[in-house]
Amino acid sequence: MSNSNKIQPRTLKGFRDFLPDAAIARESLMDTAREVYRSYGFVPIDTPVLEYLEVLTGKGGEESDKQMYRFQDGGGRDVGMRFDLTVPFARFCAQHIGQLGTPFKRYHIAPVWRAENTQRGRYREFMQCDFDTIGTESLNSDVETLLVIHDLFLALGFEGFQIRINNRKVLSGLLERLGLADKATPVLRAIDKLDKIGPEKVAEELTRSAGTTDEQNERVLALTSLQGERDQMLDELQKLVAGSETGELGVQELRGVLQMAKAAGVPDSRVRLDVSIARGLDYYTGTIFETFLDELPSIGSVCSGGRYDNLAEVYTKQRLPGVGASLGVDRLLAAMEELGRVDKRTSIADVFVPLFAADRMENYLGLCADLRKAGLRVELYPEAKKLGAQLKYADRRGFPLAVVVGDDEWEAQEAQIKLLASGETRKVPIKDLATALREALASLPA
RNA sequence: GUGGGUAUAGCUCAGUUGGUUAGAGCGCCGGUUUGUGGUACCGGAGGUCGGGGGUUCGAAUCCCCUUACCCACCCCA
Repeated sequence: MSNSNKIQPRTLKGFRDFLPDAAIARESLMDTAREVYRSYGFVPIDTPVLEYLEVLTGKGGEESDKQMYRFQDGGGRDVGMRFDLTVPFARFCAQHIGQLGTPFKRYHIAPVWRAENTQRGRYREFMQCDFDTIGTESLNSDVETLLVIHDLFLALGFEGFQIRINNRKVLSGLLERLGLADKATPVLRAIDKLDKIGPEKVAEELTRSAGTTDEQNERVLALTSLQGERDQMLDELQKLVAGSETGELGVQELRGVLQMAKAAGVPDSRVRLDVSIARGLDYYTGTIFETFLDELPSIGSVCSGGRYDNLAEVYTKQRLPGVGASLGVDRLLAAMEELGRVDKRTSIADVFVPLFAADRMENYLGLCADLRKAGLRVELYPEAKKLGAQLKYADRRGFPLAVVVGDDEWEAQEAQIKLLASGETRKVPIKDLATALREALASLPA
C-alpha cells in the first residue's frame, strides 16, 4: 500500500492522546486525589458513560444541554454522554440511596464530555475528580469540603493557591430584597464576570440581560465589590442583606465555615471571602468554592463546587441536600505543564536492571522476581546490548536506580547499586539487595 | 456557535520581492576498540512544507476551501 492510501492518523478536536510522560503525570495526580478523598472516608463509585438523554438534559442549565454529546443508539434510544459527574450522581442517588443510607460520601474519578470550543486547559474530553457528601445539611460538611480541597492542593505540592468562598444565600437574599429573585441566573452570571470586566461593564450587562435599574445595579455592586478584612466584610454584608432571612442565614453560614476552617488550621491566606464568585451552574444554593493557583490565575478555577439543596429532585421525592467539589484534572495538568511542574519521567519503575551477562538470563529473571516480591518496581532490559547503551536508556527514562550485576558480581553474589542522578555506586550482597534498594529510594530527593 | 491568529523534521523555529537537490538547534539512531549513562567529537536516519483545489513556465511563499491548534466572546474543570 502506498503512503497516499493510508488513513491519516489523527484525533478529534478537543480529544487527546496521552504519551507516557503525560499519562504518568495524570495518573499520579489522580492517585493523590484518591488518597486524599479516602483519608476523609469518601468511597469510590462509578456510573455509565451513556445515560438516557432525559436523565441528563435540563439539569445544568441551557448551556450544558447545548454542549452535550447526544445520539440515538442502535435500538433507537435517545442517549447522551455525561457532561459532568454531578448529574449522573443525582440519578445514582435517586436510584440507590435507600441501600446506601445517609449521609453518603463518595468520590468519582472519570472522564466527561462537552462539545464546546477548545482553549488552553479546555478540552472536549476531560477528567474530573468529584467528591460529594450527600444527605446532610450540616455546615460541618461544607467545612470538610473546604478542608479536602486544601489538603488536596498541599498533597499535589502546591503552596500558593487560594480557595475563594462565597454563599449563594447572600446573593439570593440581596436579590430578594431588590425584587430580582426571578432574575437570579442572569444576575449571577453577570456578577461572576466582575473580576474580569469590571463594575461598569457588569452594570451594563445587568441592565441588558436582567433589565435592572441603576439603583439595583448599585446595590448589587456594593455587595459584590466588598473587599478588605474578613470580619469587616462580614459585618458589611450583614448590613446589606439585613431584613432578608435568606441573606442573613447566608452570612451566618459564611461566618461559620470560615471560623471552623481557621480552627482546623487552614491559613487565612489560602481562603478568601469573595462575594463576586457566583458559579454559573444553577443547582448551587449555599456555600460555593473556586480554587485558583497563585502562579497562574488566568487558567481559571481548577477545583470548584458548592452546596445544593436538593440534588435529585427531578428523579425522586426524597430530598437530598449535599455539598461537594470537582477537581479539574486536565486543566490543572495544563497549568502544571505551563509552570514546568510536570515530571518528565517516562518510566514508572524504580529499578533498572541491565541484561549484562547475556548467558545468565535465568539469574536475572530470578533476581527481578525476588525484587518484585519485595515490593519494588523493576524493569529488566530485554537485550544484551552494550552496558553503556542500556544505561543510557535508563537515564533517558528517568530511572532513579540501576542494579548492575555482571559475571564478576554473580560469582561473588554481589550487586552494584547505581544512583543514576549522581553516578555514585555501591556494592551490596545480593541477599540484602531489596533492603538496600528501598533505603536508597527512600533517601532520594522527592 | 461568532470573530482574529497560526500550521515547515519527533520538539522549538529559520526560509529573503514565488525561482534549481527546503535549513538550524535540540531530540533520536550509530560510532569514538571489547564491564558503566547524562558532557565532548564524528557520522546517520527523518519533511510530497497540515490536507484538498486554484493562479503561474515555476508555489513552503499568492488565492479559495477544509482540518487542527492558540487568543477573545460565550461558558466552564
